[in-house]
Amino acid sequence: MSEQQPHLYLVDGSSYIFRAYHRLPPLTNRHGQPAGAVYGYTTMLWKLADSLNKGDGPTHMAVILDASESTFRNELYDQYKAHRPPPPEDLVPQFPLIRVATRAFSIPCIEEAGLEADDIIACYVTAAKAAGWKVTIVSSDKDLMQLIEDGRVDMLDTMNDRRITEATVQEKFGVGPELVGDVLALMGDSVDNVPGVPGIGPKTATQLIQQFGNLEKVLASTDQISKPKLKQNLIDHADDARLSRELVRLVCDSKLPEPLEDLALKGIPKEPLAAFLEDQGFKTLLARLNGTGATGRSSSGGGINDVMAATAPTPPSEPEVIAVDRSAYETVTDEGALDRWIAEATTQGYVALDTETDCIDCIIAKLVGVSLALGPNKACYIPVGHSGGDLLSEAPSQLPAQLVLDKLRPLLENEAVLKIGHNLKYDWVMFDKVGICVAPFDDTMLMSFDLDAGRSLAGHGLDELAKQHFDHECLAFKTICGTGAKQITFDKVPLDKATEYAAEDADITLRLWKRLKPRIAAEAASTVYERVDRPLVPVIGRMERRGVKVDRDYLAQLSRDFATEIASLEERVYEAACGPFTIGSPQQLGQVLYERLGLKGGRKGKSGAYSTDVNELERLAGEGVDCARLVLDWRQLTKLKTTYTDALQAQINPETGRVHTSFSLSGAQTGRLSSNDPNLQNIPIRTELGRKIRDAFVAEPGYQLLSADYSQIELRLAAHMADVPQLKEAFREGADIHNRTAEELFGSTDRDSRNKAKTVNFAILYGISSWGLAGRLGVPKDEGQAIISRYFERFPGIRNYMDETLAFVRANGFTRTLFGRKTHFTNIRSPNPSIRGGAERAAINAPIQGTSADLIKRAMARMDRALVDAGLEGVRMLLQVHDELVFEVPDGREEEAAAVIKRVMSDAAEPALKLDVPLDVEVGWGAHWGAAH
DNA sequence: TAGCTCACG
DNA sequence: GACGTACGTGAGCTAC
Repeated sequence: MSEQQPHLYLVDGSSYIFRAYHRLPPLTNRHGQPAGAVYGYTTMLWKLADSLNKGDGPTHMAVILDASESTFRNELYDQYKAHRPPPPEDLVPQFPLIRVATRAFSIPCIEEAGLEADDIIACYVTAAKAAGWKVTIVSSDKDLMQLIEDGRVDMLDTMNDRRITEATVQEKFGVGPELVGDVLALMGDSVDNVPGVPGIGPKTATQLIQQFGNLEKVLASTDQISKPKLKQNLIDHADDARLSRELVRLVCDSKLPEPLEDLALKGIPKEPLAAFLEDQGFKTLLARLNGTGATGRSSSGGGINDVMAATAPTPPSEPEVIAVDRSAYETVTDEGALDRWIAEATTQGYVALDTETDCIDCIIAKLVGVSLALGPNKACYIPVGHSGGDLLSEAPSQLPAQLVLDKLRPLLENEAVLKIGHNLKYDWVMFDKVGICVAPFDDTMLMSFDLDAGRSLAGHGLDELAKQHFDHECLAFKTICGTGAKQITFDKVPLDKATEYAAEDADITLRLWKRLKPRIAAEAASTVYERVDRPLVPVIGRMERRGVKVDRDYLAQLSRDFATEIASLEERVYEAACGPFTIGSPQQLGQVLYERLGLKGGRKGKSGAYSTDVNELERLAGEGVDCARLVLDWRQLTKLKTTYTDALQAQINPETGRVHTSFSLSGAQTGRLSSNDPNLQNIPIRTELGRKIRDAFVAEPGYQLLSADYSQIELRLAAHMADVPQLKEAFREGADIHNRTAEELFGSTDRDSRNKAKTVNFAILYGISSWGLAGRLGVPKDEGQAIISRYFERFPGIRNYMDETLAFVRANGFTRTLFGRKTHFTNIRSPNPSIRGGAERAAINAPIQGTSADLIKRAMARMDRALVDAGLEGVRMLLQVHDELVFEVPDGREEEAAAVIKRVMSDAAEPALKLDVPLDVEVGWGAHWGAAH
């Protein structure tokens, strides 16, 4: 042979990573993400690719992956792989990295919808054999053993460097590769849920096939089987065995996704591999690539140690409790001490930090000091912006701010040092303002939120967590800075007091991290923490810094208009009420309506006061009570004026001319963001008058405001999660969902039916009750009950979803979203039916609302990269309103931006999840927010 | 500071 | 049989 025979290596990527995961320690990469399996995979791939043309090494190579959950096998048997447990939480984020790693080696990564990796491998084996090539399948999957053929096809188990040949198959199954499928069909497979025949395991299966020759002969020879139980099982489950035979049969005649020739291996090009290794922090491998590291076979062991050293070590699971000793903290005021702390932090590989400023609003705050912590009671405070306590005293001696920042920068940006903060978004913005990008980082507030959302009634503030986890009372800000009119800013605090306060925060943060970090993986919170919430910190930080432009003059004019109208309404209210009173006082209003005017039907709340909410006033107005109608109008206008047109003007930052809200990542139990100072998530839209306020939110000259919102996202998720075929179909067809519900419920889609159906649909999302629904629909409660019964009858999936969700939360105390986010419900077993009922309704809603929140967060985390990749770096994400994202887009780039934004939002579930419903996104733009809808 | 009311999804 | 609530937020106002 003048030319070498081609030798194709087919790597079964999916199966490899599972095994690597279980056999390697739980390493983390430079970003603090789990990466043990990726590391194992990388070294394996390297070793294979490196043996190009050596001995029995590859000339061609491809990695084969599973593309989709569902294949033709599910058509054949709907229970196929139905009971497979979800992969471990800290493995999930490693799946996408497999593709990245493979691409880094410039090796094709092949996957095909509807086919499992095993089938694609079988197709390539068939084609390669036909071309006269040799094939090695890199896997140890028993199903693939059917393909082995000595001299042409073998398998390689890289975990123990073992070649699998016909002899190995004979040893394992007692039959040749061509009969492996028959043996598998009899024994079944509990992992893939292939039924097989009950009572038959590997031993019996082999023995039967050996005795009778093949599966069909076994099934035809039951009369010769003496054991009565076995005989009966074979007769009863003959069809299961035949079904199983089809399930384990590999497809080998499908079209190749990539032609054989394209799989030629060309050695290992240095790029992009170097970039990948660098990114992951696989330093030994990187050194090896650069020809400076350990050679050859020692790389595996050395590499693992190296990964450990390059990243923060996993903290001990039971951190020792050491009493907080504030006198141990150090005030750093000279360069030598600062250098010492930075050097030690760099060596240690992790450091907790906290910034002190003169203002709670990080957008306008000035840096006053930075604290660092390296261990319990081992913490320091570096003042940089303290002034004297009053006009007469001088500023204390401290290092210049610029010097400290210059020295801190290498540490804060060092990819090998993990920065740990509590509510790190604040610190991230503070450093971003001076051009320092803090990374990598952990945020103990987010960790606490992702572990314990709903567990404690209050939030996830540091002081509170210190009390909860360490029974420690932090020095309160109040005792340092005072309160009310006498409150001073932190820069006025004497250094000794400031050190105690600031260093304690860093100290507690580090202690908290040591306690929470091990729980993240152990309690299956790593996917949400690492893939959803943590990546959002810089994304939100940038949005807050950008702010949104608000037209002050326009708002001022609106305020004046409203004021005139309010004054006129006031007069008319007094007239109708036979005398002046404080309209804004519900108490006085109640007395006026039900006592002075003697109106009937006053409903009293639990405090004994008359209810004067919008429902009551609407009712009275409907009965022709002018006063009620006037008060309603008055309320709407005063609300708009005080909460929006007046307050918003005061919120405009004089330097930027824009309004900078603060988004809270841990504010809402369900995983939603919340917005405050000011809240930009409740700007009016529902009434025409209110909508005018939206017009005050404008784009910078040369830009347009673009709004993209998910259409009916919660109902879509409910249709998917509760598996309601009619609703899923309606969404796939783009039909009007409320009409479709109306048809099912009332057999008609007239206006009234549609409105009722809409109310019912929302009632479902919020945890339905017949009383609540009846009240809201304004029908007798037995009719409400009838509608609900009808709903459950037409959509049985809904009832199952509710039953299952409630059973789960009662058993576990928490619910989970599709992405695994937990929300705890401490009241779910309350003996008080009202409290318990509330918890139940919230628990039914949480997975839906929470999954929607996860989805838009995933889209946000990917958005900037997608825009940059599309050459749209001028597009800026400004606001999030639960199912809507608002952007500022350069004039003329609207269409392009809309396409990218739409795609990122619609695909937000993938690749982690395949939804049964499309996620439609509606996009609009204009000079102001009001015109973008 | 609590409770009411109301703006949003 | 009685519940008298739709789920999740934040903010401004009045009255205590």
